[in-house]
Amino acid sequence: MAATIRDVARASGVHVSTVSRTFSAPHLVNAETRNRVLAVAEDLGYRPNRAARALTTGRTHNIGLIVADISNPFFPPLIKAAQAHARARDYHVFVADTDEDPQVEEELIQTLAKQVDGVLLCSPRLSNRVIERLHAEVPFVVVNRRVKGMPTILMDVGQGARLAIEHLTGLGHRRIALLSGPSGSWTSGEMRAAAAAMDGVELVILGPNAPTERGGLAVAEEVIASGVTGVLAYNDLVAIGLIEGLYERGVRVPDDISVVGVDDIVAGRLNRPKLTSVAMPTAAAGRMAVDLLLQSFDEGATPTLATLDTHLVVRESTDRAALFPRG
Amino acid sequence: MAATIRDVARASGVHVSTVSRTFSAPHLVNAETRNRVLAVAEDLGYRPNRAARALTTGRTHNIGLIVADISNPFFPPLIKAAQAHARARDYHVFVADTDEDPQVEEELIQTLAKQVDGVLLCSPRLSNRVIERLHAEVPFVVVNRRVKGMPTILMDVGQGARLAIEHLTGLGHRRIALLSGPSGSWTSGEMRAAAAAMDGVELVILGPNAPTERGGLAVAEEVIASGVTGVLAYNDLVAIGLIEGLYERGVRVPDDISVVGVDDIVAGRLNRPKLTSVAMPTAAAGRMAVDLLLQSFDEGATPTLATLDTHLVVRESTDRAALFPRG
DNA sequence: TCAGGGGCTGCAACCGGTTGCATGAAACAT
DNA sequence: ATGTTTCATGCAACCGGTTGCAGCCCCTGA
Repeated sequence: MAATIRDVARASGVHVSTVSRTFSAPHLVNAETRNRVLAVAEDLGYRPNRAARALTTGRTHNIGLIVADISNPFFPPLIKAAQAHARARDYHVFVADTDEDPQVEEELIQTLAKQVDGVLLCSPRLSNRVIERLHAEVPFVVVNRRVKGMPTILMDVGQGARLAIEHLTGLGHRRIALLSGPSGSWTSGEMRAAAAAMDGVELVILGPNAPTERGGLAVAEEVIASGVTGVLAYNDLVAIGLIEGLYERGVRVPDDISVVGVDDIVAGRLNRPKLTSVAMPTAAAGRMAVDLLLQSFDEGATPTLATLDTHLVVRESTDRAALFPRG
Repeated sequence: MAATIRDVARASGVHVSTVSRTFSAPHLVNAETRNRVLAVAEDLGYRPNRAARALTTGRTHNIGLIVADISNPFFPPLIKAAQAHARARDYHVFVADTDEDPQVEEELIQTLAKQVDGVLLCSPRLSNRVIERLHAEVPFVVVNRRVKGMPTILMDVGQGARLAIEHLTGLGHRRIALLSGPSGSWTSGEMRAAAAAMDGVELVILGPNAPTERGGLAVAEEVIASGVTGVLAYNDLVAIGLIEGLYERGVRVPDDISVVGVDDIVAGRLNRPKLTSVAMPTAAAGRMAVDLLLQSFDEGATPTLATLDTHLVVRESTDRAALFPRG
C-alpha cells in the first residue's frame, strides 16, 4: 500500500498536521522540520492523495473536457492547447468522448462533476435546458454553443464564411453553393446567415448534408447540376468528399469548380488538390476556455462571451472562375 | 452546495448509513425505506460523491488512458473503443495527452495514480525502467511496448509486414523498399525483422524516416533511385507523403510504383489514390486493454501478453508490377 | 522581572462517504 | 413461553488529507 500522511508523521516523529503543512503551506513549518519530513516522505515514496485533499479543500485541480467525437480532427488541437495551458497553471485536464450521444454526455458530466473543478463543454450535443440544469452541479465553459448565463467561447464562422466567399468572388466566381451541415447545427446556421447577407453573389444552398466525406460525395451530382463555379462546404470532410465525387464525374478542382472547406484539418493538407479552408482558432479557444474557467473560480459569477476570429488559408482547391462555366 | 448523504439522511429521517446502503447495497435495506430515501435523494438532487467513496473503498471506478499524441489518427479508435467498453462495465475513462514528452508522461501518471484504479499506457515514451518504478503506484496495462511482468498488448506488425509484402509479390513485385520509422521504434524493428526473413524478394531498406508526411516526401527521391516497384512505408502518413513526392517527380502510383502504408488511418481513405494499408486492430486493443486491467484487479497479479493480428486492406495504391520497371 | 508577541507545532473536528458490529423487533421453531 | 434466526437499522470508526484554535517556547522591550 502507498504511504499516507500518517506513515510519514510516525516515521518522522511529528504530527500529521505538520506533514500536511509541509506540503500545502511550507512557510508555516520550521525549515529543519520541513527538511526532515521531506526526506522521510521521499524515502517512503509518499505523495499527497489529491482526491482526499479535494474532499476538504473543495479543489481538485482537475478540469474535465468533453467532446462529442475525439476522432474528429477538429478537436485534438483544442484539447492539446487546453491541456498545455492548464498544466502551466497547475491544473490537469481529463478528456472524455461522448460518442455523439447526449445520454452519455449527461452521464459523463455527472461522473466528472465531483472529480473536477469545472468542465469545458466543446460543441455539446445536449439541449441548452439540460446544460443549464447540470450547471448547478459543476461550473462550465461552453465552446461553440450559446448558452445564456454561462462563460462562452464562439468561433466566428460567420466571419469565416464571409472571408471564403470574398475570396471566391475575388477570383471571379458569381454563383456559389453553400453546402450546409446537419439541420440542428449552430455553425451551419451562422454560415448561412452570413452568406445570405452578402451581395454580389448568387447563393445556392444545398443540404442539409452529413458532416462527413460521405455527405460531400452524395451532394456532388447536385453541385454539378446547380451550375455553380464555387463551393463553400460545411467542413473539410465534406469538401474532400465533394472533390472526390466531382472527380469521379470528370469535373476537376479547381479548374472547373473551386472548393473551400472549413476547419483546416490535417487531412485537407494531405488531400490533392490541397484544400483551401477556413482555419478555426481551435488552439486559442482551448487556452481561452481554460482561462475563463479558472477566472470564474476566482471571481464568482462573471459569465463572459468571447468571439474568436477565423482566417482563410488559401491552397490549391480554389482558382479563377472558368470563363464559360458548364451548366 | 450539492446535497450530501447527511442532507438526505436528515430529510428522510434515517441514519446516513442507511442512505449509503440504499445506493451501494440496496438489497440490505427495506423496500419501503429505500423508496423513501430514493425519493428524497431525487428531490434534493443528491448524487454519491465518487471521490469520497473511493477514499474508503479504494476503488474509483475510473481508468486513466495515456497517449503520446491525441492528434495522431492512430489513437482515437483505440480511445473510443476503450471508453465504450469500460462504460459497459461501469468504469469511466479519462484520457490524457503527454505531448510526446516523457517528463509530462511521468507527471501525468503520478497525478492520475490516486484518481484511477489503473492506467492504460499506449505506446509509452518512458523507459521501461521508469515504467517499472511507477508500477508500484498504480496498475498498468501497456499497449505496443514490451515491459516484463506487466499485462501487455502488442499488435503484430511483423505479421502485417508479411501480409503487405506477400500482397506485393503476388502482384509481381520483386524489388521492394521498406521505409523504416524513427530509429528507436519497436514497431519499425519488428517490421524490418519480418521483412528480412521473407524470401523471393529483394529488400531495400531506406531510413530512418520521420513518421510524418514530411518524412515520406523527403525519401521520394531515394525511392525512385533505388529502382523498386513496390514500397512498404512505416505508416500511412509516410506513405501519403511519399505518394505526393513521387507525384511531383512524375512517378505515378500505382502505375509505376505500388505503395502500402500501415495504420489504415482515415486520411488514407481520403487520399487519391486511396491507400492500401495494413490495418491495426486498434479498437480490439482498446477493448482488450480494459479487459486485462479489470482482470488484473480481480485476480491479483497475472500478467498476460496478448498479441493481436493485423489485416491488409487493399485499395488503389497497389497494382501489378510494371513489366519494364524504370531504373 | 514580566507582559506581549511571533513562530512553530499539536489537537481535534471535519470533508462525504463505507462498513463491521451491536441492537432491537419480528418471525419462526420447539 | 422461550430460544433462535432473520431482517433492518443505528452506531462509530475509518479512508487521507486540511485547518481553526490553543498552547508552548523564546525573544523583545519596558
